[in-house]
Amino acid sequence: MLRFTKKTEYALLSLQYIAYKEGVLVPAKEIADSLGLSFEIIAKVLHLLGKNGLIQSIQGAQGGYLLNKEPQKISLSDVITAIEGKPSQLVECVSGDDPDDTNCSCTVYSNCTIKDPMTIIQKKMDEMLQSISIQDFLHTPIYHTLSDSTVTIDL
Amino acid sequence: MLRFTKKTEYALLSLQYIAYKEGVLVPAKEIADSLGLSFEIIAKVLHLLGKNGLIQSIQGAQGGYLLNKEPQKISLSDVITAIEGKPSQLVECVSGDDPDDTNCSCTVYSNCTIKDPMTIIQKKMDEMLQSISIQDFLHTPIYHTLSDSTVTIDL
DNA sequence: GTAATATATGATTATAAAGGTCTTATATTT
DNA sequence: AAATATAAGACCTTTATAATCATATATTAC
Repeated sequence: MLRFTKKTEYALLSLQYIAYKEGVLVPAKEIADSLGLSFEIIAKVLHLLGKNGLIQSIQGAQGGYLLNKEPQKISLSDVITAIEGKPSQLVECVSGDDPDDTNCSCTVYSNCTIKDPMTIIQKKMDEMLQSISIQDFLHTPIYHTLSDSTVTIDL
Repeated sequence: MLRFTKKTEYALLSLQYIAYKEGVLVPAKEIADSLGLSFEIIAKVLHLLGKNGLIQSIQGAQGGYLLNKEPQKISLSDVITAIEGKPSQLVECVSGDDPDDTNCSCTVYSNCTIKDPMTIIQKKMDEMLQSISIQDFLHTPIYHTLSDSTVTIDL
């Protein structure tokens, strides 16, 4: 249906949150509470982001997460790949790592007639996803950290 | 997961097939057979394309379908909208017809912090989907109609 | 007018993906 | 040792997708 999964959405919200905290260790629970989501789901998302090098995780008391790269170096494409386990694929047979179709289980054609145009569309899509970064998620609204509490100020 | 549905894929294959036949009435059964898919699923897809004005349907014996516009005037965006019943929406709350969020059931924020960037991404996506047409699906491989049978010639 | 051909459409079922919870293990700090 | 926090897999529920089945309607050809 050409829609981001909730996990990807939560990943973007989490990365946005962590980015605003700039270098401060942010525990999963704080993010979950802030977003009104369950701790478990956010922990899982953060774990995936950590495993794929987008954020750094510090275990133990006073631990938490922080960005592992600058916001402008974390692309939407990186986030999707981290969360879904593989890059976006508009159709099954369009995958960069499988040029010979061996994974293509579509029985439609022995030689698929939409593969070539689909490959071009996929490429356009990839370029778009790579051109967007977490930096692009950092402007509205602005988070201000006041003493111990985080508030949101609408513009 | 950011993937086209099978129905959309079948719609593109069907439109491609019909476009190659240029003006000849093509019955659903012929397309289904050619693609190795069930008649029912192709009939349903064609019906949706017809209902949305992308193809014209002629009922009765010797009936069938033909394009209702030139291939370059049928965009990928049109096809998705016809098949899914609404335009592509990367996230639930990004919809052109609902600027005030009233349909947004996400409980994350009363004032969602990713809505604005998502709207921009959605717009980029829409532009891309609108820039691609059935014409872009018409070059490899080439169909040649020889006497009564349709054969595919690989390039 | 009726048989044949073809689309129109809703109901139903099966499978897969997504979304979320629960549980236990591991690491670190105080 | 207690508290805090991440790691990770098992499990369950819901939703979306995919496909089939069944029936109705329209048109043509004879």
